[in-house]
Amino acid sequence: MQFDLIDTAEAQIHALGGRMTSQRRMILRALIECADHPTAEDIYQKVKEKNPALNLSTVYRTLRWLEEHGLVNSRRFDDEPRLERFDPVVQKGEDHFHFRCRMCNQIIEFDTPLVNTIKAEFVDCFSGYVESANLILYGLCSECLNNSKE
Amino acid sequence: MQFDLIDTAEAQIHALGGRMTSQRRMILRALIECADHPTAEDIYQKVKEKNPALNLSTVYRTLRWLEEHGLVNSRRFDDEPRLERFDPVVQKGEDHFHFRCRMCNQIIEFDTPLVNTIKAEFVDCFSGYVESANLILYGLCSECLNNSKE
DNA sequence: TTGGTTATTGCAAATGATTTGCAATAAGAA
DNA sequence: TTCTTATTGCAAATCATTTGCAATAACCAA
Repeated sequence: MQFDLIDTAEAQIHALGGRMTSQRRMILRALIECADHPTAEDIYQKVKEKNPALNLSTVYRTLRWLEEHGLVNSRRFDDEPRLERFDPVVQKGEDHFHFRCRMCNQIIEFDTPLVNTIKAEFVDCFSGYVESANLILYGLCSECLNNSKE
Repeated sequence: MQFDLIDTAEAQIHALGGRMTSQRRMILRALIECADHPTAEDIYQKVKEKNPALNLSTVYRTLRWLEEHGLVNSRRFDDEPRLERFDPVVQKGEDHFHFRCRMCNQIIEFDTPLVNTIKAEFVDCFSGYVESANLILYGLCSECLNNSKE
């Protein structure tokens, strides 16, 4: 099943004039298998277990290329602003937003139509044109909230 | 009028166990005079014109201290993720959100109650507790949109 | 007003995620 | 298979931000 995604990605990469390499395949697979918005370093470590020859800068370059070509998204969170986290576009829907638990650092994805309402509201007030929105909520997830109640 | 704000800040700093120094005064004044979310470097340059002895790390330490003590807010924008921008809390309301024009890089502040609705929505779905929200819209401001229509 | 305590400063060096130059390698078209 | 050139590995560079340390200056108490 992941293999379908990899095949799809390969087709997309070719369509974009890129080449599918063993490194790219491994990086994509790791990215897709990682449930939770891995960093470049996370992916590097994961792939390295099986293939120690991989270089970290290859991971960075690959992720950047995939991002520039729309196959991957990236985010940063306010509690680790220098760290980029990645997200395959393939398997996820379009716009989704994020909640980050400040205790366990878990990231929860959610969706809401209200952001579109806010975009429209903004255009009503200021004119202009809104291309994208980045919304992140910070707080405690339900488990951490319960744990902290003891 | 800015002087009132500086006096207020001085009182707050003392209340927090800090000391008001000439550097802090200058940094605060520059921050308040800068309309538009300056970076540490912006503030450094501005203060340096009058007082060349100031050191950049003092600017960073001061801004960080002020932020940790709630007198200053900071943000990063997706188009310059490594650069921290600062915002005096004193003169601005509580929660406000931001729009950033991807052409002229202008930052527009706005407010909307809908973010609270989204917070509530999130809690309904996932339980947990939402402490804060960071919403940034990206696009073209009205001027840049008009300019690009020619 | 004067000390004495200690928060704050300036300076230089460290950090750390990410990027880049370059020569070597390998993917894919012919 | 061969040729072109996109991609890799490696090491070094970036660059905003932080940190250690000795010197300085705010502020509290006498």
